[in-house]
Amino acid sequence: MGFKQMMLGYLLDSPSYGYAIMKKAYSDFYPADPEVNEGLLYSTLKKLEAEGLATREPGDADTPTARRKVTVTRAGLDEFKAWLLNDEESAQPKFDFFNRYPFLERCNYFKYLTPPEALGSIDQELQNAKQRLENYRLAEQSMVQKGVDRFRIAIIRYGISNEELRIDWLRELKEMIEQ
Amino acid sequence: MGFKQMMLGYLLDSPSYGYAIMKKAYSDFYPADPEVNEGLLYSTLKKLEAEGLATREPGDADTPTARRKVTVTRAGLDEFKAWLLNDEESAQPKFDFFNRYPFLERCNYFKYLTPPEALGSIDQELQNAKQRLENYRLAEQSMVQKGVDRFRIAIIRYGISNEELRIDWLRELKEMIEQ
DNA sequence: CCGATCATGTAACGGGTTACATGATTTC
DNA sequence: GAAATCATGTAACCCGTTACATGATCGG
Repeated sequence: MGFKQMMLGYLLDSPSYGYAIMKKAYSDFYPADPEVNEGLLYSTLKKLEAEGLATREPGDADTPTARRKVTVTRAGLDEFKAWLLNDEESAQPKFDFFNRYPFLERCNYFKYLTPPEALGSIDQELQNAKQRLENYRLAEQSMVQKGVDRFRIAIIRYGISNEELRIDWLRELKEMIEQ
Repeated sequence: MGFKQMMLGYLLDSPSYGYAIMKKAYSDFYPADPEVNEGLLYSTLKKLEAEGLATREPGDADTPTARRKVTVTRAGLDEFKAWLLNDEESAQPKFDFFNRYPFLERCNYFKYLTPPEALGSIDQELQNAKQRLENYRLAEQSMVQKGVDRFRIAIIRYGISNEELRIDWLRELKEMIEQ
């Protein structure tokens, strides 16, 4: 999830303006420290505009610091939905428990999908998770055989528990939708 | 964990040369696709050398593609150990289950720490984890009260389970060392 | 009125990716 | 001997961070 997707997500919830999006994004996802990252903020807004994914109220030379409301276009919504339905990032096979869990970032906006679309995404992710679990179990076996350092064995076991947790959670998520 | 740390870690296991480190790094942590990222590889090696963290066999104009063995210096080991003992990244308070789990990246090299050092690191991480769990539980309560979208409630509940799993695992890790 | 925060913006930098070039070594 | 892979390197680019500048607005 790039900041671009995060921004589109917030703007779909309600049209807003740069500063407010950034404040909310940081308070939701990050510790309080930096709060507003202007460099990223305004370069991303420029890009969204250039790609036709969002429109901004025109700036005014007389009032250079006035709020400029940003609205997502139809093309912006289409691109966002394409991202929601795309599981490329989640499908990465190796040692994914070291890394962030990209499925959550998409799931956070599943309200923009129809129930069948959401169920489809969850099923894909379930398949990915089962595949990862299988890989980790094989990795653990070969690591134990090779006599790998005990900390590394402990880590792969964490990975296995983590993947089991994800699978349970994904199943509950399916039940939630089906009811 | 930057590529710098990853590289120091591999080189401490055994001195090697650029191409081999990269191959191993990608096969351990990433999917097979790119395999060798020359841009990052050689710029990082240059930097390690410039900072006095590693030395390389001199290059030879006659044999420009000969292997150049890289060895970590004492300063390199010191910097690596400082990174192992530093829990800044892990201490971030918010929605950390969206993100990768930096503690694992350090734990992967805990064999370079003494048992008391490792126990200290694990205890710090346990405190961090308990704090995060508390934060997530409060967040969940307020989200339920506010009537937030059910997918987001589900996500924060995943975060809670995930943190509980981490706490259990950290406790087992302590027991492993203590015996 | 003064300081803090709001709100816009620019510029320099850093880590990492992608793409390319070149020559050596291995494999068929 | 041709093709694939090994092994070194450079250059352009992208996303995100840090730092700074400017003016408006709001609370004490």
